[in-house]
Amino acid sequence: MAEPLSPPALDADHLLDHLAARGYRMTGPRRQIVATLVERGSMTAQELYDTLRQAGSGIGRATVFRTLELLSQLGAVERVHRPDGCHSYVPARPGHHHHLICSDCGTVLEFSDCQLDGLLAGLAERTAFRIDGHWLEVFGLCQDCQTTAAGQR
Amino acid sequence: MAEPLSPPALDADHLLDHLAARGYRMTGPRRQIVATLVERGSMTAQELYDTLRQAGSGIGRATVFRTLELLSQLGAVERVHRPDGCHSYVPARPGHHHHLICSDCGTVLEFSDCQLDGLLAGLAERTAFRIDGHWLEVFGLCQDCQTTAAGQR
DNA sequence: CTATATGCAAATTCTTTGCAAATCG
DNA sequence: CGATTTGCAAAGAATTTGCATATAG
Repeated sequence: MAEPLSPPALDADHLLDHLAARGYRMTGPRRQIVATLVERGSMTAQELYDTLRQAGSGIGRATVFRTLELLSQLGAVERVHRPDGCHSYVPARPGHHHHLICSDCGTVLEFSDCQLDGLLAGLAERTAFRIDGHWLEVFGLCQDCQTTAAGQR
Repeated sequence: MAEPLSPPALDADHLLDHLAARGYRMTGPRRQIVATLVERGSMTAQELYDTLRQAGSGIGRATVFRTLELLSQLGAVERVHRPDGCHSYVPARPGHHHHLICSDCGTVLEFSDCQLDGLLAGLAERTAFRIDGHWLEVFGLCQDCQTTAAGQR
């Protein structure tokens, strides 16, 4: 029943391929954004901006937002939503999948066997909705953060 | 397999009971917000503000946000997220459930049989995460909006 | 009465836009 | 070179905060 779990990122180069594949340019800021995102696993636009600036990059806020939007459209990254309402971005793998997110450190794992087909078919039948998509995110604490949290008390 | 589907709202009075139950005051603005939300099914904070102002209410923006936050904490309303990133609020029923949302008109239906227990248990085992919660939203077009959309073309 | 709740206006935070300058191919 | 991309600064949303006033209980 279980499919293999994998860290969401392949590598930065693989994500950057999406740009070349559609004729977009390979620029310094885009490399920086992708590299940082792959390294961290998941970040908000603001975190990305702050991190890069602190690392000495001269990147602008607008570029961060524009690049994240472009990469989302290309399917290279995905937006995930936290219950508190903040939007993070994670490197994307191809195909249908969902995220298991550590509420503490932001680590993201992907899984693809959401087992919802039966449920969705039943819903469609009962409600007469035409179901176009769904959105599943699972929250918890990763092993490291469980240990850390325990140690803090 | 299918449990009954229900419109998310009971009635305004029932939702307002959450306030009394915890010692909060029953005020005009709170009544207006709850009544409007029950009537419409789902609205953003801004839509709520605009609607009430147009209806002649002297309510302030801050009150709308503060009230929605309070009602969320009390479990009287819930925040739902749209794929476009906007936050709406819906009257809440007790217990575990998820939402089926019409992407067009915003109609919200609830369902409670998410059938994810097996999946979550498997994930916990494979990942060593301590799983605390999950979040499932289903998007589609309700019957009315399917008809309307078809008619427009 | 008195603590709670409100409305307003200003302050924040988050995101987008306009545009001249920089840069990838 | 020439079109795309960038950084900046300013504009716009969305949301929060401070505080004097209004009001539920």
